[in-house]
Amino acid sequence: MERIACTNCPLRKFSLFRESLKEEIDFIAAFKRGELHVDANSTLLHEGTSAPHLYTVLSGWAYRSKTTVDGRLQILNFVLPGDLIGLQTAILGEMDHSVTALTPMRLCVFERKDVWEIFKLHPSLAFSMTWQASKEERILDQTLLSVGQQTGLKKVALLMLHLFDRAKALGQAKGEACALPLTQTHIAQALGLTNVHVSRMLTLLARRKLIEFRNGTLTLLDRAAAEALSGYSGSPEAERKPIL
Amino acid sequence: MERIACTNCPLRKFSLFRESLKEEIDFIAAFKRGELHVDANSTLLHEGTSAPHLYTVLSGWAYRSKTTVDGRLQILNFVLPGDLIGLQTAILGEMDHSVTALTPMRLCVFERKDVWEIFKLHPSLAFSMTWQASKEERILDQTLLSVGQQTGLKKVALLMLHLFDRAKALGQAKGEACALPLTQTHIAQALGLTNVHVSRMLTLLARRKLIEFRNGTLTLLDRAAAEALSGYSGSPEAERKPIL
DNA sequence: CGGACTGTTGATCGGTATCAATGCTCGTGG
DNA sequence: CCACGAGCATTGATACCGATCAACAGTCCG
Repeated sequence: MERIACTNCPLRKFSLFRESLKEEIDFIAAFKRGELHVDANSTLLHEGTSAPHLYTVLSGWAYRSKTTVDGRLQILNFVLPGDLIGLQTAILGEMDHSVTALTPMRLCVFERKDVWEIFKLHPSLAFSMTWQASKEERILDQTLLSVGQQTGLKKVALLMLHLFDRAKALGQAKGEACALPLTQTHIAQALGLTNVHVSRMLTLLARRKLIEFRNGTLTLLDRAAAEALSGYSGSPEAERKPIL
Repeated sequence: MERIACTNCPLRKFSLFRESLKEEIDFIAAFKRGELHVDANSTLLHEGTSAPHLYTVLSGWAYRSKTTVDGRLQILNFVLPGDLIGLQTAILGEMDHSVTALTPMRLCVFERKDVWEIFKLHPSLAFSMTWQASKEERILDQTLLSVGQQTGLKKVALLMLHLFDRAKALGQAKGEACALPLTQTHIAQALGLTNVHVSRMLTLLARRKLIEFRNGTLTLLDRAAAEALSGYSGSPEAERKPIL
């Protein structure tokens, strides 16, 4: 497959480098080291190692995860197109989580040591990176609230609504439905539940005609009711407003 | 109380601006808008509002929190001296969490609109800010792992070890003991448990001679055993290593 | 056809929540 | 100085959510 030129970056209309100036684009292009293609289920970055690269997701889904000493997996966050992977590592040194592909992915590759150059030479890009990091932290905050306080049914509903909105913001939804490349086990690992219980909660949500998730397709049957049940406050996927 | 000059910042020897050059210090001083003193239990920043300031904690403890629709409180993170408050807000616009003081606090006040200036004029400070944000995200990751996967006893032990290490890194520990300005209810709200259950777990930890927390004083009676029980992997409070 | 992975359903067990009562400390006002 | 109430911690009894264990069905793929 041929490499995509930054000038034609398919993400432009959605996210990170949204209203980039031509000058900025050239600058980014100069730092792009290549393109990485990985298969579904492969792990890009391993907990405990130190990677020399960071990536921007061009297409495909992934998740960040950590494992406990007794081997259980916690999914921290889902990674979608436009997201930046590896900033923590680039800045702090060592990975403390893994990143695993859920689907085949294409990623832009940058080098860790260039991060400093970016901060020095192109503050607006540095700002964009920090913006991304803040957005991710905000998602983590929401997740923690959900995992800490809610009952299983609410957690599942909340996650489904959240993922639907993220997919929709990327143009991946058709009406009230979208594709989620997840198994019920992934959902369980993200919420701190067992796959068994997730199964029960999903059938319950379907029986109540709120949310249906079958064969990799998520459908919001009654969004209003689902929001009411879960207490979801749809953060309408904040657009970047540079201070500038 | 008289205002502290940046040149004599008591935090220098610990954190954020660790090896700042004189030039940097002058730069920071130019941005310092004042000093804020707040009482214990007052809320600095309110969820849902938009604040024009960000703060660096000079002294005192606080916590970040969110509330569910049904009124339950989740503590996301504890805030200690050297931490930056309000970066998310400054960058994303609106607060989605509150910050509440646990003790009397002194804070350095900066203005939100100056953040962009910092990125433009002093990349190494911008980098420091992003470094802080990454560190915080890493703590959130750990918390999520703990809240999601562990049993109550482990969660409590984990949090106690974590807070002890953070306090120690700030020179607030004497031997194997340190002061924690928390109630058991705070611990419960941070871990997604009830105060009743936290009480039981703490007495259990004390009876097993692992960890004791009484009258605001935390003592590690048997650190090795506590680590083994909880699976704590002491991240030895990473020092900032600038890429530079 | 057979195995691997995923999802479903049932039975049982355990960890925490919930509800409730009591004790303790401390600050306040009579 | 004592009485009182507020906030915090402890302890017990009970209920329930979700984990665990287990069996089985559907799908995909070699």
